[in-house]
Amino acid sequence: MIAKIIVDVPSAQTDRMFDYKVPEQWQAFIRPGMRVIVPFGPRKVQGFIVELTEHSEFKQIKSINELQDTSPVLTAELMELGKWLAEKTLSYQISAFQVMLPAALKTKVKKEIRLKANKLELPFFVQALFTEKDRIPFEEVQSLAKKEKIEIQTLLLEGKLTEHFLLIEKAKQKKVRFVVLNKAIENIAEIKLKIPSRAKKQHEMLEFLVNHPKAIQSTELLKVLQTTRSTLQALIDKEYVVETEEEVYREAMAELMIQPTQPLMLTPKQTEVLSPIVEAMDCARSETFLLHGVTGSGKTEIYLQAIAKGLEEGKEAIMLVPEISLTPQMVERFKGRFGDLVAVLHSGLSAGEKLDEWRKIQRQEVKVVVGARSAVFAPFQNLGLIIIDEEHETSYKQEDNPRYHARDVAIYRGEHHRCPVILGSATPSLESYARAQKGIYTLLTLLERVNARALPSVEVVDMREELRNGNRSMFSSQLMEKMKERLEKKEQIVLFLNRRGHSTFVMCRDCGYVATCEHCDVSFTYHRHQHRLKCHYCGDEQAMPTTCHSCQSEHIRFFGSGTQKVEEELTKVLPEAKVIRMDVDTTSRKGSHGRLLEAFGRKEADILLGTQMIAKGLDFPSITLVGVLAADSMLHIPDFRSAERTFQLMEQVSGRAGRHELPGEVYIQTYTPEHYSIELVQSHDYERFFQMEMNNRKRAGYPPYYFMALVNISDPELTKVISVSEKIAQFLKRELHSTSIILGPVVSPLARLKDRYRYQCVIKYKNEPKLERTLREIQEHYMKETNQGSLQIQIDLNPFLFM
DNA sequence: AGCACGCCGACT
DNA sequence: GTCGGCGTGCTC
Ligand SMILES: [Zn+2]
Ligand SMILES: [Zn+2]
Repeated sequence: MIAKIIVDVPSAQTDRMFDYKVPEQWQAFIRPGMRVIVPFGPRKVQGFIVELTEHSEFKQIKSINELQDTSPVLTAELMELGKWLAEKTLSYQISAFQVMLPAALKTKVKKEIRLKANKLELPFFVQALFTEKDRIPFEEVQSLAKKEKIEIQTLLLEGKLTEHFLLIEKAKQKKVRFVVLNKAIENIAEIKLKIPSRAKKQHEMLEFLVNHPKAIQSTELLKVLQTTRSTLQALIDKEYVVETEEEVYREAMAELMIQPTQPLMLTPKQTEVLSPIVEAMDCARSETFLLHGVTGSGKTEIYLQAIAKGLEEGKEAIMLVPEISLTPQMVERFKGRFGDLVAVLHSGLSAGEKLDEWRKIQRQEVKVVVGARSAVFAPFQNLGLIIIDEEHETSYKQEDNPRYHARDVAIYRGEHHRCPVILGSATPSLESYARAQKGIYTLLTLLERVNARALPSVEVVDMREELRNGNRSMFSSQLMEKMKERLEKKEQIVLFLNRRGHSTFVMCRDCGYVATCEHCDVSFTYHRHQHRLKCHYCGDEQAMPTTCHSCQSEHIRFFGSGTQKVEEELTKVLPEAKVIRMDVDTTSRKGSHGRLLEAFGRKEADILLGTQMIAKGLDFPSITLVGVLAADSMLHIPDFRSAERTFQLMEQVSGRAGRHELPGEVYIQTYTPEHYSIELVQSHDYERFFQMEMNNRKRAGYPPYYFMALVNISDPELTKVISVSEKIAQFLKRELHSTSIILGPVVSPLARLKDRYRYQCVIKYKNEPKLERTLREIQEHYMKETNQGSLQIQIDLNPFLFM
């Protein structure tokens, strides 16, 4: 019996099947979709069985070493999907398979050499290798001289040394670290003398550990002492304290007594929307619905009832939610209705926990999965419904290989399972809405909130006017007045600041010099806790400079997301207001995001001030005022979707106000009040926005009128990049249809990354049957150089990020 | 991606 | 001669 296998070697040359013999003992139950370990040249690798046959063209077939599964981890459907995914995204098959599975299922194989003979009989250099141990990692052999390597080879043949392969399971059990004082230490006072007195934190920590002799969790210790790992590390290095690792049993997310809920009565409007979905489910029709429902229109209840309908028929459902919206409250709504039948997949889980949830689906113990993008690959076998909530969110597109969009995968799976797909949004993406208008998707609308509560009133404030009236502060007089009013009434306020630069940078106030990474063309990000500069792209870091590199001035300082400055001004103008600030600074610690929100929910503050991150999920009854401080900051980003993003964001932020009994008001401050993406938020007029924006896209030749593809070429050698990208552009122009537009090559907006220069070509096309083939040809043509050389060619179909 | 093999310049 | 650096090619 022969197995055709895709091996875990992501390279163009190995992106095909390899044949292996199936040992007798496994022939009865081996199946396609199972994982195996196979010999591959001089090493061993993991692989997936894609086919079982009796014949092979190949002469010298090796045997499978290990069968890792008793039942396939990839169903026949998912294997087909994987093939399709690799084709559509121009990526390797192995990468497509891996992206569909939890990372914990991945196995890497390490080679080690063991000593099997009397050490003294062996050459000195071998004795040295095995000092105080009888096994060494193979890399140590690799770094030896050539002659010595050959000697090792002979010793292996003679059996004096043996090769062993270790299977490294990716992310096993979750581990927690504990620290205690080193037991060997008898005289603490003596030690304390050895630590320099300026190391205050280390003294504090020692003191604490002396007073608390019981082992304490490392993270706990750091939190209590308000310090960082470096303090602890220093003490560990000096061997004054000992750190141990312990496995903890993974407990399912603290099930805090979730109240079971019953289906709610639907409004006539909701019923009208639900019925075609149910009908499609009944007829097993793979129809895609675009549910355009304003915030508070009861979309979630429709999802819940549609899922319930499927469950009655013994069908399963996938519910996709953007990562940031995947809050405990969200999960609670699904667990409240479906109890134990729900699995949850989100990034907060450890690799092991994700595997646990995934196994529940595989073993058919659950019927519903709620999760972020990758949950679209849930291994259900009898899907009745796939829902993508907030379908306009860009996080549904994976930004590294394979660059897939969850929406495309959902529709593919919907067709396979003959089940409907619901795309839900208050502000649908232009692409989806256009498809709905063309009749490719079925449009369903819910333009009223349940209980007919009014949408919040939105006021656009012209900041130019404010400036003319002599108001140079960041709060307009209207917003100021409204804030005072709310403070008196003890109602809550949300202030939203979306700045263009997402992070804090360091600039000289005298000459304007900005600290930038020397490997990438980006400015450094200032990290407050460590008082250091870090590059977001390559991870390089350095100390915060005290003087300007360019003019030696001492007036060099960091410029934050701006929230800090707003906070300062708030305390000046509204000293009585309690403010909670949420930005990268205050939420970088794990869990702090949730804690701050909870505190605001308990009304421990009057004003919540934050960046993008507070646009979603805030649902507190006493928020009655929302202020957007600078609406146009996003508008001027050079991205053809910036107007769409602005409108979506403004709508989303508006939705935070007046979600309950108290009516809400929104004030949007802007320097371009006449721009339609801001003006139309006032009337919450999506339809009109859509028309305007479609006109612009048509005029400029952007999606949805054109499809786009991005080819990014990078290399440490600038001349190489330029010549290759020019050749590629020419090739594209020659091969593709005359109606397709090839832009570039131009230098990428992120011109240099990790010491590599980056150029790009953008392809705009309407109908291009040769596209995938042509792009494949480019990949193959440069295969040698991308494989062994330093050249990289990245291809992104329907890109969201043009970098 | 690894890993081995083999060619070639530099040095004992 | 021999050592080690690196370019080239293969993996069922
Ligand atoms: Zn960098
Ligand atoms: Zn300067």
